[in-house]
Amino acid sequence: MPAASKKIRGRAPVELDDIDRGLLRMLTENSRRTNNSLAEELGIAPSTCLARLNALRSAGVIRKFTVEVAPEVLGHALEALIFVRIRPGARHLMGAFSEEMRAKPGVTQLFFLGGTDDFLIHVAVRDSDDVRQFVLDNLSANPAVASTQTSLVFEHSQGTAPWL
Amino acid sequence: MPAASKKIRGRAPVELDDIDRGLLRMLTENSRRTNNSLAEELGIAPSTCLARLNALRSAGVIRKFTVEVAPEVLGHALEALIFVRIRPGARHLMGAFSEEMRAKPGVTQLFFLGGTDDFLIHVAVRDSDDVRQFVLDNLSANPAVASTQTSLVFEHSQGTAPWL
DNA sequence: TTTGAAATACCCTTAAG
DNA sequence: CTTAAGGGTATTTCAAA
Repeated sequence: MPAASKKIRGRAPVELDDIDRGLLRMLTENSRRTNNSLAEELGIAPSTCLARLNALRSAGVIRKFTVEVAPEVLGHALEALIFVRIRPGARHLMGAFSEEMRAKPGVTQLFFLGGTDDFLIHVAVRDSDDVRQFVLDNLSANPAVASTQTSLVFEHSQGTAPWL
Repeated sequence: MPAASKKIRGRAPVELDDIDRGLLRMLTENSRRTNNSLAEELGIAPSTCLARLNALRSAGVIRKFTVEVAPEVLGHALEALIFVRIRPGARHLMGAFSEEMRAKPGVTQLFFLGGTDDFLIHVAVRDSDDVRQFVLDNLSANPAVASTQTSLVFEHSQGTAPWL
């Protein structure tokens, strides 16, 4: 287990300066930019830039460099949110349920919610038939599930990161 | 407007082969890997690999290369989901409402939902006081909002991409 | 911490099979 | 799709400020 991924409960938040924020902003837009190009735009030396970048990585601020895929281009044109309520007598199965759902194809996000002990499943699938199929196969048939409520997503947008 | 970002409504989905999937899988884990390194692991020539990568970009499969930031390390330790119902008489304000919310600091995702004309706002903030503040300032005070319902997020995980 | 320079390593393009 | 090679660029290290 990398040190960076240890519990951070109660730990003082990492404070970013302008250079850190600039790095994150640029890498958020294009994580494949070269170190030299980043350094130039920031007005610092490439070696400094590299040091900053490595610092952000070891501090755990940067979890990973990744790629954003467009699901609709690959035929997953429909997103849906499925609210799931677990049966009161099946609360001990919630951990297993969570793991099970997370692995299902089409599931893009899974929220375990407080308050009324619910899950929210975010799926990206081909069409409404797929949603129905997903609910029937994975939820309605599951004895731990008390009820579900599905909403189609008309629009889904990312917010602007608050730390930039 | 790039050709790749045009409407794809009804367009035949892009079909991926093993090499494409391999590329996406590796880049999802680390988008800063060099082309040569990707090519080697895939067992193809670097030039071929680069061509594949560019093809995925122009096809719009790859939206962008980006970075995954850990909000909790920066002090945004609490996530919440806020369900918003818009007043029946204020449906014409939904577009504006959407834009307004998306720009608020702390908002990481915004879903515009069908069915019962609702929004779901996903926020990452410091603590529960911030959630309360967010709801009071941006939602309760908004005349277009009929009601809100907030759930704290105990766990939030990304699913495995179905196209890999 | 940051820098500059130097050495190494690597990448991109092109052309040809 | 591949190989091969050229010119060019990026990365990394390290001593010094």
